[in-house]
Amino acid sequence: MNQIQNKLLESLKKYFGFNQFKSGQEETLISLLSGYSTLAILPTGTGKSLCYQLFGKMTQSKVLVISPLISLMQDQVEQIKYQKLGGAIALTSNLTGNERKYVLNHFDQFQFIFASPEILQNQYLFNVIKNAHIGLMVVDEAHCIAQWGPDFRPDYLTLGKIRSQLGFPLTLALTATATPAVEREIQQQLRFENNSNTIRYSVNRPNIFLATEILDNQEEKNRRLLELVQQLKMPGLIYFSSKKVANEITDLLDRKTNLRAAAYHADLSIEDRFSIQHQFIENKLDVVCATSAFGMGINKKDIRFVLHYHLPADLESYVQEIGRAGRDGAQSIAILLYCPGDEMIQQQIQLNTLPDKNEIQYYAQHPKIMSLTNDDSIEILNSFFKMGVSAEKLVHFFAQRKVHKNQALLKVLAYINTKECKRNFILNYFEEPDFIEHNRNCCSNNGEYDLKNLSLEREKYIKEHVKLKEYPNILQTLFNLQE
DNA sequence: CGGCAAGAATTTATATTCTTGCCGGTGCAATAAT
Repeated sequence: MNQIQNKLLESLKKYFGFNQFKSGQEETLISLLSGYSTLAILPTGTGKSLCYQLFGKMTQSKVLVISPLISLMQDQVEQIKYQKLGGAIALTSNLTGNERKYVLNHFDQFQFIFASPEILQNQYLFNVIKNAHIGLMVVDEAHCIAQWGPDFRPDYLTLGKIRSQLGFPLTLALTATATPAVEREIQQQLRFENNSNTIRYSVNRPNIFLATEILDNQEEKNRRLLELVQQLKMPGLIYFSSKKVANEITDLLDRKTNLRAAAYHADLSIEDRFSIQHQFIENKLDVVCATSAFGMGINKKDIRFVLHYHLPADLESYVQEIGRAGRDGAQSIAILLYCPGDEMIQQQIQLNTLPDKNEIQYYAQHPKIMSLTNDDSIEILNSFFKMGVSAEKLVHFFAQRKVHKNQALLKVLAYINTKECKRNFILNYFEEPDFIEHNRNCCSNNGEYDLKNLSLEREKYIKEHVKLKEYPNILQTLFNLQE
């Protein structure tokens, strides 16, 4: 064992220049090097990508990384090139036809291949990957399998088949948040062998104070929000389940405070999204009013608060979203603002995405009409029909999914209403034991909710005009990465 | 769904009640139109 550890440290030093591993990295590598497929549930900021990069270098094998976002792939490619680890390429729709042709014809030049589940459906491209020997298959942000597969990006449910077509390569699934139920779902979907390993670290983040507040109505909520952002230490993040409301509150903050705020959601152009992200990272913005579009791949260490103006869809999402605060370890705070009726938005979103029995049976008989509609749930339905799933099975599947999602939402309400320690409530949801050291910096139940105590000395901010198109050159570089 | 805001109706002039309309997230790939 010591020999392996020495070898690992040696390689870590050689390729990355580090003298020691962060928690979880070494265990993950040992598990992989011993030949076991591994699910690693490691907190954000522990350097999950180092695990597969180092494995690739030590074993000199080709690594296929399945990633949910093009921007994540591009960040990784950039980082690998910067570290001079080897050839890396993101196979995405951003490549021109010629670029794609070049890459596929010179496939042995690339050691690290990044791809979305969708692009792997392309038979020609997939064959090239299949014929190259994949030494390690990585599923980054593996919770997407459970979170997005069933009703948003169904190609996430083909990863098991893809793995089998690749001849069941050694596989590493990576995520920061997974309940034991999601853990099992990931293992099943990826068709993990019985001897696979799970390396699990706690989702607890002791430096994030957990608070919920119940307000009577929207007006009260706005009043309280303004009050809070005048006191809280910047920078911070406010989450919404509506793009429109995110815009409105951004306007409100512009009018009523001297904070530099911007909205971030899927209606923005890719340029504006990039620009806002980078201004936030460089502290040129104090607050981002975001929908769930904002988060993955954001590596900002000093976010001091994460506020929820609307309910998250489930506690997994909540933990992911508040987990963006306090990555530097400094005291931070998560506040969930609730007023009665807020759950309607989430419930309606559920109804919009999950087709009901009548819809399924109707469209099973009228496939032509289906291809003309633009409805979210119908689009999903269509892709399941294309996969050859029967209407009968789908009725059952979506009925179950609806129950499951509704229960998950009820858990969020229970979190708001609990009289117990909120940290323990979340830990219990993840089937972890209670956190013993409950102190006044823990949560808004039986701890004091004293904002002044949470290191909130405010700096003076000078309001500047926010330039959305400030980063065209960086953007240019980003999109011309592939040669 | 169900709460809320805007506008209309009622009534006879400043305010109340009724009706109507609106809302509601996440991305990939690939294609069509410039």
